[in-house]
Amino acid sequence: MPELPEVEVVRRGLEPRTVGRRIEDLEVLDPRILRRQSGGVDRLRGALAGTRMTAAVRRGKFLWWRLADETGQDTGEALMAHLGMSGQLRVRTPAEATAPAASEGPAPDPLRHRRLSLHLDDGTAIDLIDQRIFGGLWASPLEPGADGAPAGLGSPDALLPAAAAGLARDLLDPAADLPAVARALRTRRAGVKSLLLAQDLVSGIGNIYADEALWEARTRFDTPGTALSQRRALAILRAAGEVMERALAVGGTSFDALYVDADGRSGYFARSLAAYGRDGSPCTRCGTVLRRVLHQGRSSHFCPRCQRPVPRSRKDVP
DNA sequence: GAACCCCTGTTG
DNA sequence: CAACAGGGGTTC
Repeated sequence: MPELPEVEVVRRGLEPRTVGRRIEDLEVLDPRILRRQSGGVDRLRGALAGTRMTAAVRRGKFLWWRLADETGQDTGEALMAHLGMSGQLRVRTPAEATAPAASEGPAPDPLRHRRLSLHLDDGTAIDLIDQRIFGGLWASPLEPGADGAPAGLGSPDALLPAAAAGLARDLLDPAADLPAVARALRTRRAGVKSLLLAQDLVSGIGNIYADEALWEARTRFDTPGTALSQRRALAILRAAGEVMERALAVGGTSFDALYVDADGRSGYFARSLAAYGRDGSPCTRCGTVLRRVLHQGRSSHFCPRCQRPVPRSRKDVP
């Protein structure tokens, strides 16, 4: 499940069902899901042996669990998870765990792409289901964060996994400094959409919400960061934060059964999208037919009237 | 900073 | 068949 609102929906679903639980076993059905784990399954098993989950944290699209040993001491490593393009983390109760596997009928088996499961001491399983295997699970050592603020939503302190060291704070993070992010955006020459998608300035924005934010702020995807005023850069960031908050409030954006929460439920935000996937339909603001173009290998949806290219004459310097 | 790769599946 | 899909890491 891709962008920040969808991942936060998953975190909130996992938190009450995993924090306080002990990890009894790691079941790996497809080792490719451990691509980011050095040492593979053996190393991960070692890191998880006898541990208890003490927090479920998210920064941007990265999730992690804090781990403590039998004595309650932090192990110094976090259990990282990323959902990639098609990943789901779902809780399976003991009743479901023993339920008949193949249900007849047209509905495809939701466990068809199960790659890995964590078996917890209360009998539940956390399944990592991932059709394309761009996601993964791995252990990462905790390091001190750059500032003293909590490392992410759900974090008890500033300790940050090394795997998330280069990851900026996201727009749902109270410690995010928007004016500073806006200033940083304006020092880069790349198109503003690429900058929103790069996770080192601000994290958690993906293709859907980048298009939505730029539509909202009436800015074209290929406007160079250096061509943005501070006011405009801030407006884009605020729009991105607001659209993601609205999506989160209704359970995130889902187009199909691939994007669901920890209980397998879909969100409702797709019906509220103004730009993404609406090419060929009229702009809800001005009625002009929205367009879709390929920008750096990904689709960009925009209104050719509301979102004009920056005038060539305007100075392109910081 | 952009191309290419990692994968599997659906759709035109 | 080719094009495309919400991610990001590595490579020129």
